[in-house]
Amino acid sequence: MPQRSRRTGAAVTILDVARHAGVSPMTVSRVINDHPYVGDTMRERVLASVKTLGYRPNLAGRSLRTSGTARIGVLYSNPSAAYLNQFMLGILEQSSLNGSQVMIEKCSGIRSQRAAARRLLEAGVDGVILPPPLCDSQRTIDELDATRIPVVAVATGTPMEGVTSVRIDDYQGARAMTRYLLQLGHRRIGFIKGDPQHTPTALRAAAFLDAMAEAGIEVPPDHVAQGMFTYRTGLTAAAELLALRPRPTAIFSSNDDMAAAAVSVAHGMGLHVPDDLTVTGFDDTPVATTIWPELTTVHQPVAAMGRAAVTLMLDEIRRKRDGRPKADTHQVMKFTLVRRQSSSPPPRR
Amino acid sequence: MPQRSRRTGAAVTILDVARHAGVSPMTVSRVINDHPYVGDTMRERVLASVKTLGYRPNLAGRSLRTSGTARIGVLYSNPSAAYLNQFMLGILEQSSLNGSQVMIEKCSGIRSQRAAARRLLEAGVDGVILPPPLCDSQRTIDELDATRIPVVAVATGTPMEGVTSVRIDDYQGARAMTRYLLQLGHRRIGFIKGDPQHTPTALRAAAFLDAMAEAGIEVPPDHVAQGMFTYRTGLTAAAELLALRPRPTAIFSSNDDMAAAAVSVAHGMGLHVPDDLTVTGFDDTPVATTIWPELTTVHQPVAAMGRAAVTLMLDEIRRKRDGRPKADTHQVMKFTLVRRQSSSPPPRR
DNA sequence: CTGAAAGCGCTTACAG
DNA sequence: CTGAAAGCGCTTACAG
Repeated sequence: MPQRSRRTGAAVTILDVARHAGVSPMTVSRVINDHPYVGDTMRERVLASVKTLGYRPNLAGRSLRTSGTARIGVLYSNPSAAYLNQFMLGILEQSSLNGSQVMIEKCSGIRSQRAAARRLLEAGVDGVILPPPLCDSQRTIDELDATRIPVVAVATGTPMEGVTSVRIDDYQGARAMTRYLLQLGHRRIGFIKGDPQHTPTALRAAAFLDAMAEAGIEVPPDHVAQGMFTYRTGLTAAAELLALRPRPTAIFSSNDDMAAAAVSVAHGMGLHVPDDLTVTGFDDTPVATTIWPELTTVHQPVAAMGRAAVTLMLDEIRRKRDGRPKADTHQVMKFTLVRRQSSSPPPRR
Repeated sequence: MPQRSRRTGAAVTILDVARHAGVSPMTVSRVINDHPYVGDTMRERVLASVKTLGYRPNLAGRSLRTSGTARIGVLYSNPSAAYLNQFMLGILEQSSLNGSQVMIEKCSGIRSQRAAARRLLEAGVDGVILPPPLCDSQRTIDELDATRIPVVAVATGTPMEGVTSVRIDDYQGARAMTRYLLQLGHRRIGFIKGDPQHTPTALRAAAFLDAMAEAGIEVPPDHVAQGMFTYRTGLTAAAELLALRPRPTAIFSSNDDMAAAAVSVAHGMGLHVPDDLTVTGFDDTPVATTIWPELTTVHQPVAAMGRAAVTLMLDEIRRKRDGRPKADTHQVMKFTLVRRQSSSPPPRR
C-alpha cells in the first residue's frame, strides 16, 4: 500500500523519500535517474524507501526544472482515423512523460498546409512532427525548414538527410510477409498496391516482387492490382484479382483496410478465408482485429513510433538550444509479422 | 510571429508578459485565468501583451502549484482497440492539460480485475476511471469503493448513485436512429442486439422497439437478432435477418462493428447498400468511416467523454482533499446522428 | 482592484 | 561519492 497521507491527499515527494532513507533529496534524485557516482549502500537504501513509500516522481516538477517545457506541433492531413488515433496516443503519452506540450493542427488541401504550419509557428512551437502522408510533403518540409525549427518525419519511405525520421523498414516488412506466404506453400499470390503518392508504396511492392523472384516465381502483371489504401479501392482491386483464372490462392494487400475489403469480396464470392483464400495486410491497425477472420498482417508499432518521434524531437530541440548541431537521426523500429486467422496453406487441388 | 528568443530557446513566461504590460505577474495570472476583480484597462493591456508576445502558460508550472498533480488510474478489460484508442486519447489530452498523471492497467479475466485494481492502488492513484464494460462491473466498483477513492464510470447504461458517470443517452440515441429510418420510409427494419452483459444493450433495443411501436409498427420477434458486439457475431445476425422473407429494407445494428459485418453480408448476397438495403450502426468508431459505403451511425463523442471523465475525476479528487462531499455528478453528453452513405429510402416495389 | 512573498516538486550547478 | 542552495513557471494566500 502506498503511504499517502489520505487525509491531506498529499502525494509522496522526493523529500519524503529522502527523510525516510535518511539522505538528501539530491541522492534520491540521482538514484531514480540512474546517475553514476552513488554509493551502493545509499542506492539500496533509497530504492527500498521508494518502494515502501510507493514513490513516483512528479513529472510536472521534473519537467519544469529540466526541459523548460518544449512545445511540439503535430501537423497532419488525412490519414485514417484509426491510424491517427493510435499515433496521437503515442505522442501524448510520451509528451506527458516529458512534460512537453503538444499542439495539433489539421490541414486538408495543399493550400491549407501553409496556413496550418503558420498557425503552429505563431503558437510558438519548438518543432513539428509530421505523420504520413505529410512526412513526404516537400512543400511542408521546406516551409518548416526555412524557419529553422526541427522537423521529425514519421513513417516516410524515403528518409531525407537533415530531417529526423522514425519509420519501419517497409521493404523488409513486405519481404517477410511474402516469404511467409511462400513458405505456407502459396505460389499464385495476388498483390494490392497502395497510393503511389505515398513513399512506402513502392517499397512494399518492390519487396513483394523481389521475394517472389528470389523464389523463382515470375509474377504476371495482372496479379498486381492498384489500390489507393482505402477500403473502397480494395474492393475493386480484390474483385479484379479474384476474377483471375486460375485464381490466386493468396492476396497480400499493402495495408489492412484494403485487406479487409478483400476478405469481404472473398466472402461475397462464397470463398472461405483462409481455407479457400489467404488474405494478409500491412500495418496492424484496429481493423485487423475487428473483422473476422482477424488479419495476418505486418505490425507497425504506430504508438511507439509516436513516442519515438517525441523523444527525437525533444533531443533535437535541446541540441538546438545548446547550439549543438543536428543529430540527423533516422530511427528504424522493428516490425512484427503477426499470424492470425486469415492465412493458411493453399487449398489442395 | 511569437516573440521567442530564438537564440536561447527560452519560452515567453508570465514574467515577460508582466514586464511588457507593465504590471505584476499576478495581474497577468488573473487575466489569463478569467478571474474577476481586474480593471478593464489592465485586462486589455495584458491581453494585448499576451497576443504580441505569443504567450502560452506553461502547464507544468501551473499544475505544480495548483492541483498538486493528481494521479488518475484507468482500468480496462477488453473493449475494441479502436474504442480504447479514442478514449485514451481524450484521457491523455485532458490530463496533460491539467498536469495530472495517468496510469493504465489492463485486466483480462474476472480474476485479474482484483490484481489490476490492486496494482493501481499500490501505485498510489487518487481515483480510477472505468471505461466499458468495466464501468458495469459491480465487483470492481465495490473493490474500489472500499478504498474510498473516487470512481468515474464511462458509458454505462445504468448510472449508479454514488458513482460519478459520463455517458450518452443510449435510449434517445437509438430512438433518434429508428425515427430517422422510419422517416426515410422504412417499415420492415431488422435490429441487431448487442452483448446482454453490457448495460447499454437493453436501452438501445428498447428504444428501437418503442419507436417502432410509436409508429404503429409491430416488430416480429425474428426481426431482432442477437449479436455480441463483434464483427463475427454481426455476420451471423445479419445473415439471419437477410434470410427473412419479405426481407427487411433496413438493418439497424447496436454498434458499428456489427453494422460493418452486415454491409459485408449484404454485398455477399449481391445487395447494394444503400439502394437495396440500408444499414446503420451506433458509436461512430473509426470502422464507420473505413468501410464503404461509410456508415450512417449515432456518433458517441468517445474522446470528449474521456476528457470529461478526467475533469470529473479531478473535481472529485479535489472535493475529497478539501473534505467536501461527493458531487455525485452524472454527465450526459450529446450524441449526434451522422448521415453518411449507408442509408437511403427503401427500394420501390 | 493590484502586488510582494512564498512555495508546488524537482534537478542543475556549485561545493565539499 | 554526497549535499545545501537556488530556481524552473506558475498561483495561493496574505497585504494593501
